[in-house]
Amino acid sequence: MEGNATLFDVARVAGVSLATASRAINGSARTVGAELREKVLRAAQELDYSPNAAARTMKRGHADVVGMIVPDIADPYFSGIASGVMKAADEQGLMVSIASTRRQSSREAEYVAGFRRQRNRAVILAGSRTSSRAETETLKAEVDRFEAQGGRVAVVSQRKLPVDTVVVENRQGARALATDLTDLGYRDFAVLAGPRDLLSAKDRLDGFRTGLAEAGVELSREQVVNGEFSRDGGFQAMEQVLEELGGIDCVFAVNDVMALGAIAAIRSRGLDVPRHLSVAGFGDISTLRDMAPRLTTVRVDLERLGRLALEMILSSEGGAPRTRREKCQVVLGASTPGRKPVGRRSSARG
Amino acid sequence: MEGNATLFDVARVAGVSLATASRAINGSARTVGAELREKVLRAAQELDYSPNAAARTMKRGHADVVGMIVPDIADPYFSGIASGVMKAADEQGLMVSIASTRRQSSREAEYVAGFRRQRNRAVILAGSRTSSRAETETLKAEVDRFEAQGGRVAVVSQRKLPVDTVVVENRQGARALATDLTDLGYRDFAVLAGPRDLLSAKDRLDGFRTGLAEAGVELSREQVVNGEFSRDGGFQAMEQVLEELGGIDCVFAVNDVMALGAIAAIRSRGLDVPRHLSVAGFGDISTLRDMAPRLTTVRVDLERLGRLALEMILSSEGGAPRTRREKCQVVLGASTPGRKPVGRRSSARG
DNA sequence: CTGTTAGCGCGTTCAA
DNA sequence: TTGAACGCGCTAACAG
Repeated sequence: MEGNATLFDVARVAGVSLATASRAINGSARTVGAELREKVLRAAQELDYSPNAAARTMKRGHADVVGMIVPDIADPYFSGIASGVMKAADEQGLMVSIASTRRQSSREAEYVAGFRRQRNRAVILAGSRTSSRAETETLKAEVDRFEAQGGRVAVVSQRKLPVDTVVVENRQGARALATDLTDLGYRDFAVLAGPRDLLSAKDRLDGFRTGLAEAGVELSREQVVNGEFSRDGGFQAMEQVLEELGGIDCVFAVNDVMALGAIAAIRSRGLDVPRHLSVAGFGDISTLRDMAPRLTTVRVDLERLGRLALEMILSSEGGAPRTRREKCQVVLGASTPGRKPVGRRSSARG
Repeated sequence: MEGNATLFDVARVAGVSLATASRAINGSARTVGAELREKVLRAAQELDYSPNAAARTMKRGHADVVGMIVPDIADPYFSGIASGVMKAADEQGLMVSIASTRRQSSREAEYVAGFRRQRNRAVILAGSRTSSRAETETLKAEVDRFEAQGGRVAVVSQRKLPVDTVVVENRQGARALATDLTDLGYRDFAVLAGPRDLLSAKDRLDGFRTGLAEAGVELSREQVVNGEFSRDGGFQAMEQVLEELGGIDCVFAVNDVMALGAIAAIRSRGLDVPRHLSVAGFGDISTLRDMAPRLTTVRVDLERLGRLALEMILSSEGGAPRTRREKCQVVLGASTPGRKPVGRRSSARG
C-alpha cells in the first residue's frame, strides 16, 4: 500500500460524500448524523487515514505549528524555556518547531522568514535582544511581514520589538542581588559582563551597578570584563580578571553558565570558591542547583516564561502588543557566604 | 496589505507565466533565461513574496521538516542530541519540529502520528526503548504507517525497531566503567538503576554487572535500587541506599542527572563525596564537567548522536535499516579517587 | 527556453 | 442533515 488514504477514499468506503467525511472527522460543524459519523470513523480507521495537515494549512492559511527561535538549545536556560513552550503547546494541540541560531542573533530574521514560509501560526523569539540597530531593523521588517500574513509573534527578554513580550526583569533581579551581596559585606566586585551588545547582559550589569551604587559601591571600568555568554566566555573573562585585577572579593557573572566557567577558571589556579573568591550567577538553571558550594544566583522561572509567551500569543486577538513583566528572585548560596559575619539577610538560603 | 503575495502575483508583475516564476524561484530545472529570472526575483522581492511551504508539501507529498521526539528537552542529555540534529538539519535546509513526551514513552506513538499528519520527511526518536512489548508494538505500528507514507525513521538508543538506528553502546561503556572502578579498588557498590523497563538503564546495569563480574565482584539484589531516570529519582534512590544498605563504597548512577541527585542526597546527610562515598554517573553532560569533585562518568558525544541520526535518515535510500554503533569512553574524576592507592589506571583523569 | 494545464487533499461555500 | 463544486498555491507534465 503505497502513499496514503485520502479523505476521498474514506468517503468512498463509508459511502458518503467528501463533505460529510470531512465534517465527521474534523468536527467543524457538528451537523453529521451519528450513524454516518460512525461509518466514516470506522472507514478512516480501516484505511489508516491520516489527515493531511498541509492541505488543511493551505485551506486555512496557517499551520497549527508555532516556531521557536533560541540562541542555543543545549544551553539549559533556553531548553528550560523551550520546555515550557512545548508543554503549553501540547495542551493546545500545537506542534513546535525549533531553530537554534547558535548565538548568531543575525540569523533570527532568517528563521522568522523560514517560519513564514511554513505559514506557522506564531513565532516565539527566546533570546536576548541586541543593541544593534541594523540587526533590530532587519528583524523588525521580517516580523512585520510575518504578522502581515496573519501570524503572531512573541518575544521573551526585552521589549524592543512592537510585539507581545514577556520581559525578564533582569535589572531588578541584578539590583536585588547587588543589595544582598553588599549586605553580606562585599565591596570589591568584578563583573563578567557578557557580550557588549546583548541587552540581557547589559541590563543585568546596569541593575547590578545600580544596586551597588545604592550601597555606596562603585564599579570601575576595569572591574567589568566582557566575554561570551557561555561557559567558555566565563572562563576566559575570569582568567582576565585573575590576571589583571587584584583585591576582588566577589565576582558576578551575568549568567549561570558563565559563573560555572568562572569557577572553573578560579579552581584551575588552585584557588577555592568561596574561600578565596565568592561567585554569583544569574538564571538558576536546574543542573547547577546541586552544585557545592550552592551557587548564589537570581532565579528565573524558565518554564513559566515559555508558557506565558505561548499563552500571550494564543490569547492576543489582534490588539495592541502587550507586555508581561516577570520578576526574578535572589537565591543566596554558599558560593557567597559573606565577607564578614554580618547579620542581615534579605533572602533565604538555598 | 492583507494576506500574502502568491506565485501567481509574482508571475503577473514580472510579466511571465506561473511556471517560469516557479522555476526561477525554486530553481528546480535551471531552464530559465537570465533576464526573466532577474525580473521574477525582483518582482518577488517587491511583493515580499514568501513561498507557501504547505502548497509545496501538498504537491510533493512530504514536508522538508524532520520531527524529533525526546523524553524531556530540559534534560541536557537530550538537548545535546537535539542540538546535533538541529545543526545538521540546518546545513541541509531542513526545519526541525520537536515534541517532548515528558518521560511518558507511551506518547511516542502519538507524536509519530502527529508528524505523519504533517507529512514530515523523517522522524528521529531520541529516547531509550522500553521493554514493554505492548508499547513497542503500538509504536512499531505507527512507525510502519509513517514509513508506508514515504517517511524515514531513525532511533537513537537501542535497536528494537526495524529502522535506522544509532546504537549507544551503553553496555560497553558501563562495563569499562566497572573495570576502571574495580581497578581503583572499589568492591562494594550500589547501583541507582533507573526505571526497570528502560533499556538504556537496563543495559548500563547489565554492562556494569559484567564488568564487575570480570573483576570477581558480585552485585546482590539489594545493591540495585530502581528509581526515576531524573535528578529526583537519583536523590530518592540514594536515600534508600543510605537507609538500607551499609558498607557501600561506590555508587553508580545510570545517568548523570541521577548521579547529581545522589550526590545531593549524600550531602543532605552531612556526608561528603568522595570522602565517605564515591559516585559515578553516565553521559558526561557538559554542565556537570566543572563540578567539584569532577564526576566520574562515561562520555557520550551527544551532538554527534544527533548528527549521525539525521545523516542516516538522509542517506538511506529505502534500503534495509542500518545500525551504527557509537562507543562511549570512561572519564575518571575526583568523585571516585579510588579506595586504596592502587597504581593501575586504564583511563585518563578528567 | 517558456507557457498551459491539471491536479495535490481539504474546507467551505451553496443547493438540495 | 447531506452533497456537489470550487479554489487554496504550487509543481510537474506536456506543448509549443
